[in-house]
Amino acid sequence: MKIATWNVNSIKSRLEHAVKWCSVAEPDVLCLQEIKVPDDQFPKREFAALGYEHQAIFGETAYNGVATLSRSPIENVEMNFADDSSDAQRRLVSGTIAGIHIFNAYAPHGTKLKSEKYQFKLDWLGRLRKLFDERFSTDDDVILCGDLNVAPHEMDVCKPQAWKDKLHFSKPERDALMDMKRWGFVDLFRQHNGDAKEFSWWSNFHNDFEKDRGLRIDFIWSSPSLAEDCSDCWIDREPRSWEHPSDHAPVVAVFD
DNA sequence: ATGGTCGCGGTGCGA
Repeated sequence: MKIATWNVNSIKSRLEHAVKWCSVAEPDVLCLQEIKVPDDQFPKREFAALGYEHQAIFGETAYNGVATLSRSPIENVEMNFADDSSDAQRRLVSGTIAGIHIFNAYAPHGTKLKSEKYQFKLDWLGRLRKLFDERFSTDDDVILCGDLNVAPHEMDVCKPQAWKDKLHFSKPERDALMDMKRWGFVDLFRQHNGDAKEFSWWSNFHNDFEKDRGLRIDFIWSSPSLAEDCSDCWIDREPRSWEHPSDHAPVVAVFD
């Protein structure tokens, strides 16, 4: 099984890129974030035509939104947290594909350190950790992927000194992210790429991609036994170089 | 320290 995660920054603006990329990369499961459309405006037919007949779409107008697209059936689909209200920002969709519990997450951005939205981000990451504690054992086959909006380590940041205490790399954010990882997740990119300094996001400002000034904030994490079956994981920078790209690149993992 | 670019929707807000 090949799984990919990609923050597309509006599926309407990125449909051409998504179709082009999927046709070549051919993931079996595609987890999208920031689709920025309500469910009825998601391009369902276009993805079905590519073989993704099973779709768990959880979108809203203009902001946020996630979608998991799959070649094989998605069972037990759930949206957001159980205690979220129906008008909560749509950031999480999960489901079981081939017996694997796959969580597709778009963590809050946080806007500004110590703001209300920053605290919301920290709380959201804490709630996600709690969900795994309550619902799963590390013997289960679990994947958490998506845009978690935090770079965990110095090697995940272009200029760690410059990013110190900045949004996406502040200590409380990193603590929240690492606390979630300590549930038992394996960072599959790290499993296969050592200390490689590769990024998954580059700001639209000042040609950051051309200068490779980015962060690694998009991940595919899995439970330990599943990680043993993962033969490779990489970041595909190519679509980030296309015209009018998303600010994020897709991350891909392959399981035997 | 500042300011820079997108996407959405039709104005500023969010990232």
